[in-house]
Amino acid sequence: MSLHDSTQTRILDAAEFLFAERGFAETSLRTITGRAKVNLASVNYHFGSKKSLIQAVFDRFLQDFTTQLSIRLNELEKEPVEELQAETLLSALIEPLLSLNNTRKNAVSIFMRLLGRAYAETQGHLRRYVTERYGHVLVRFTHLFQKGYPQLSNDQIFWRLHYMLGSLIFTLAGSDALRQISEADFNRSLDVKDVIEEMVPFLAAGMKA
Amino acid sequence: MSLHDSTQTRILDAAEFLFAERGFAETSLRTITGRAKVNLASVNYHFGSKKSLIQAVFDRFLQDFTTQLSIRLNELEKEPVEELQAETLLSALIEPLLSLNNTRKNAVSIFMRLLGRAYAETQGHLRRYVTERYGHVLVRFTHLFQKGYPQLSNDQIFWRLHYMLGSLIFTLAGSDALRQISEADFNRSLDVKDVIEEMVPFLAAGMKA
DNA sequence: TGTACATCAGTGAACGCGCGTTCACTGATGTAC
DNA sequence: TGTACATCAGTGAACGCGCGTTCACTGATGTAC
Repeated sequence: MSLHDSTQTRILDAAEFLFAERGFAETSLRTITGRAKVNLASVNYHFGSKKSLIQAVFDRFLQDFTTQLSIRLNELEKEPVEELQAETLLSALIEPLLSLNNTRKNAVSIFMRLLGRAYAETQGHLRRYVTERYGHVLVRFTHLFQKGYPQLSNDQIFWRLHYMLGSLIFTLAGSDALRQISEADFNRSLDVKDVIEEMVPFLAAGMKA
Repeated sequence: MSLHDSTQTRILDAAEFLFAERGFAETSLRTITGRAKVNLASVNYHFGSKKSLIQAVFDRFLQDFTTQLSIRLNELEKEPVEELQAETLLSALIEPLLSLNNTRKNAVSIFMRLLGRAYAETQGHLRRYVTERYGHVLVRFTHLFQKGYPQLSNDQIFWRLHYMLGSLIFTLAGSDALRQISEADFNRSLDVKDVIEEMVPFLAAGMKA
């Protein structure tokens, strides 16, 4: 959010931080433009409406993430069945996620909090937008699981992927608070990467169950 | 929400439904009192403020739930270690949850959606309120897990219980939509009880991993 | 049993406030001839 | 190269609207003596 960035970027940076921190309805355009140090009217000038700004915030994350994920999926789709272990497939999801932190500070944590809010969102407009626009990547991911675990039925895989998604989003969305508790109670400091890696055995065991 | 119910009950019934459906900020007192067929000012008369109404909605659920859960925990705390299997402990959590449906229609689904929203909530005021007021029951639950699985470290159990909570809340909060997809794609109709029971092997395997 | 007063449940209308959005406008840069 | 016009980024002030809350009030029920 440097003053050298363009107005659009400054708005997006301020918006994603505040939306993650407080929620969509609870964040006013005045708060966003105040933090971004731009004029109030410039949000509507550049993005058209608050709703479109929210979608633009998601698009920026999802474009980075799905691009990385697609590369991984391309590789995995060439692999023989015996390489498609749950742990391997989870890595293909987790590494693109962690790579978000290379572009912006705390991006992973902000992104997961936004996803958590998106799923809780009013009437699910945002959820529908996200699944329509980026759902095809998740379908490819599902197919790899079906290939790797043919003994599981398709609807078992469907449900288990959602259990997994729930664990990931819920844990990472609240991980700032949980990490603080963990540090206080168990004297163990963790970053986002540690938290995610800690989850892999739990998730992989569940998928295989 | 019968017209014979008291004004307070009518407000609570309308509020919990609308909060679950749309969220807290997105539900106005005018919408709630309209649905409940009571006067706008009666919310502030009976509950003091919108914020207190939200807490009252949670209290009604949590009192029912923690009462049932406490009874289960009392029994389990007398059991020998070898009875404390993950599946047994999960049942002690799930059965009190399902029993909510005996008092009000769709109570489980509404409650889980509310919990999902509470965790995404602004600055976590509500989360703090819930953990302060009902946290002791969850601490007892944690201790039983530590007793049953001494090979796991305390912080592993802490984190895994949160993964599990994430799966449960996330899946059940969105289960209406997921059930519809499941029915359309796999021709299999499920109710809340089925969805929860389907999760047990996944969660138990993860906890033991 | 009758009267005076207090408490309680509920009401209708209004309050001020913060919100997203709009609008007329400015000044800088780009393009055509 | 110079001039006229178009496009673009950004601005300051105002708009109407819906919101949570408040307030003075009513009528029914409960309590004291």
